[in-house]
Amino acid sequence: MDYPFSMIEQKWQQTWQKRRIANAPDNADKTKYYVLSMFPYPSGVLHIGHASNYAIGDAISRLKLMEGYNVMQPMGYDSFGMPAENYAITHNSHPRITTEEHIASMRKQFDGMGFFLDWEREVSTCRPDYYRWGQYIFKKMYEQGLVYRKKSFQNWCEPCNTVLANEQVEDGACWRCGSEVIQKELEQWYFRITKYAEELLDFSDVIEWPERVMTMQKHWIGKSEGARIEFTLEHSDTKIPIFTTRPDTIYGVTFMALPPEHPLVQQWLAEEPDNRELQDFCKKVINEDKVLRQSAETEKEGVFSGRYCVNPLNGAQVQIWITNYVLMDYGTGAVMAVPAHDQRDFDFSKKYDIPMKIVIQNPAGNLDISTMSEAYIEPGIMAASAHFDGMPSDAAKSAITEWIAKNGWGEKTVTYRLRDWGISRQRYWGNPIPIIHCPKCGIVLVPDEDLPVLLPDNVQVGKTTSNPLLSVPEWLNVTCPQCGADATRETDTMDTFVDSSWYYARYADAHNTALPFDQDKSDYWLPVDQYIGGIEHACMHLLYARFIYKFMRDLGWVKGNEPFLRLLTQGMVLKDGAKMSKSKGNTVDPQYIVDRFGSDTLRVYLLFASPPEKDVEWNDEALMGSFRFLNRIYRLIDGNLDAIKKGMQFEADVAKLSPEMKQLLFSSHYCTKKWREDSLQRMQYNTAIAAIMEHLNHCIAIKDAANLDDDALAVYAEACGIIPQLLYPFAPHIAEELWQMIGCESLLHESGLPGYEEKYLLQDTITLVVQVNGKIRGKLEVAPDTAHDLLQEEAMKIENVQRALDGFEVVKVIVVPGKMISIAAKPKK
RNA sequence: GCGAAAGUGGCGGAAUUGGCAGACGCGCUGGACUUAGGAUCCAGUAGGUUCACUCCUGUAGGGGUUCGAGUCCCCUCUUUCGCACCA
Repeated sequence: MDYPFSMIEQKWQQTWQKRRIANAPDNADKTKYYVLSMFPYPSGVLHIGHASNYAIGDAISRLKLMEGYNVMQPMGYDSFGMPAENYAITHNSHPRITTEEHIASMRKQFDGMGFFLDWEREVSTCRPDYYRWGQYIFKKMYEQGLVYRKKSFQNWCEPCNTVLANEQVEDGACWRCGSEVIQKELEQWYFRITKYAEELLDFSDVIEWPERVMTMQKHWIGKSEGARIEFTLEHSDTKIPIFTTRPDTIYGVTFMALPPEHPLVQQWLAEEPDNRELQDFCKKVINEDKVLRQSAETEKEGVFSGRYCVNPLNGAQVQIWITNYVLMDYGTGAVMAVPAHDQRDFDFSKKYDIPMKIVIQNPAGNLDISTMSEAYIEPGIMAASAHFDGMPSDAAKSAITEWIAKNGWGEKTVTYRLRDWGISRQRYWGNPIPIIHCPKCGIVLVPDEDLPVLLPDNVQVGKTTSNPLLSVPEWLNVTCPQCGADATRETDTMDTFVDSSWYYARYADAHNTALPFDQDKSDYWLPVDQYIGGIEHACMHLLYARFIYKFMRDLGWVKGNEPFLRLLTQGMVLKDGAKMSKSKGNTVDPQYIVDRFGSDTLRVYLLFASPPEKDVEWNDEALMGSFRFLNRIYRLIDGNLDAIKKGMQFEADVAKLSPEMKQLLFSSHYCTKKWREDSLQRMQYNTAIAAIMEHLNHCIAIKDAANLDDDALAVYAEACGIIPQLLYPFAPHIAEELWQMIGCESLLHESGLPGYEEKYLLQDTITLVVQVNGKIRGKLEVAPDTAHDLLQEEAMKIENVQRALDGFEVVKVIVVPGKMISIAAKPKK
């Protein structure tokens, strides 16, 4: 018979709810512990990845609960965004309706899992009581000078009259109508995240983040040091600033490379409408698929602009080329090209027959343009570089930069790969940007008392292809709050990453109607102690959230520098070695598993399969193993209730125990120790569960518990009695049930963490391994405190050791206390 | 191409600080039991060798350091992820 998991799980879910164990009070006497799992997009169904994420969060929460913390683990929904809008379009409905339906059905599935979640703090980003404060934060950022508008090129579909995300562009064509995607210059709203670039590189205030994630973020930010140098357009005062990390090569510049998007190029395009070569090239490059254009495989191309600029250091005339391999978004959007010492410039100048000039010699001194097949990018000795000749190129970097600064041609500078955060989306289902465009006053912020700018409901998504907000005149047309003139609302909505970059703070005070959150509450709850989510958010979400946290800190809203003190990036659940997805048809429905085997089985399976940060391979048969494990536990305790209850009244006299019962006593304490290390310190739940299984096997090995004497019974009762406590973080329902069955009246978390005593971990004898030249040749069973001399003597006596030493002479004997005796020997002469 | 991580039985994985490789689970093999179950219990399970004891081999491959290497160093291969002309 299977244990009655369904009855047990319902019973304890109701009890927990009644006892409000997951509803964390603000400002309790206890120390807080804030556990947060990334909130889901409400697709309508929990998938196995969610279950895995929340099983981990639940284990951590319940462990911290046992430890006595005031634990808060909230949950909510990341409910704005393109998927919800598209879902509504295909189902001919409204995203507000479908989203709320999805949330309701997900909530049911959440409840069936019995997760430790404080639902009284639920947030949903698409509800006005939440997005109102996103608008408020936008305004604060605007006031701090962290918001600006800038023209930039976006994927644009002309027939659909809409902007497309990179993922909506398939082979350069619109995913919906199939027509060619072009690049259109649009005014977009930006957050000045680059202002925090330097600080975002500093992780000294996080307690425990995966090294991997920090490395990825550092690379994403991409700090590089170099020089900003101004070249002058010939016969003009126009300066062309460039950024270079190789100022030591500046005497080797033979051309200047600009992208078609460069403002100067745009100006020339306007001045020379009849220059077909220039016009056609720029149009072609700008409209090229972004991904394709940025590929290293793409052939480097360019056209000569017919213009020259001047190298400030030597007055040399430099050709200006317009090319497809320079990025407008990085550095100053202009490159001084040094073909002899940069591979890309080398390739380009070979193709277009542009001169090269060697200004850094290799140590052999035999670099020659006529024989070079690739650029020389290593350091070397300066050559043909005026008074810097003969200097090592590394030293010349700073010498030349100083020379440039001294003469006012430029300066030492730092550039980041990180770009400002474009938050504009030309979509309906997002948080409206609280801006009004007035013909007289220009850009005007919506006053606080008019927040939130509500998304109008009378919109039919999918009926218009452009942003539906444009089709609601009663929403669009307003009077200017400053001058009363007729004005229009901003129709861009915010990137959903804005919503998710501060939600963790809203949970601290989810129902505040006067502020995003009250500072007393945020001071108590923030920062998040443990954050859990997928590695795919390593760069974007986690970086944005850190940025917004630092901004809120600067406003004095929150304390500390980091929103998430500990981060755990959990692995994916795979099936047949591949990511589960509907299109592959390899999904597993967690609800089905819960119905068949219970939430506890599913959790134990997910946690036992691998350490949390690694991927889990789904395996139906291994799932049965977890189910059997819980059944075995239930049978053990249910079948020996009388013995356990009786034994709990006794205290064991250790001296009177049989060797078998001594081992069981050892197992209880050893297992508890290992469980504490694995689950609390290492957060490696798979081995913590393995330790319970091992201990369970020892308990089951005692066959006739009813006939044990009182001392043995006491040991047996303890051994069985600790199992519910050990099980609680991983399979809480069955754990509570068993706890109650053995007569304990408290809820399990109130029992505290299970403890162990060192004295029971001492063994009479220990086993030492004896090695000869690294190979095991025998074992010694000795008292733990045996003297080293004696150990060596005993080891030498072992027959096998003798045999291995035959014809050898001992060079050295190493004793590793408690572990081994290693004999090093060499052949006799 | 650059960067990061990883590679251990038939499978998921363990080995925490350089110290008994394969804990625990799945699967498999043999046996017991029969309320015939998605059961339970017992024994076995890296490969080779041997009746057995033993011995040999073995953590992607090759080298190295060490009394001792899955773990540290160098080279190579493979896989996954991230980035993609970053001046």
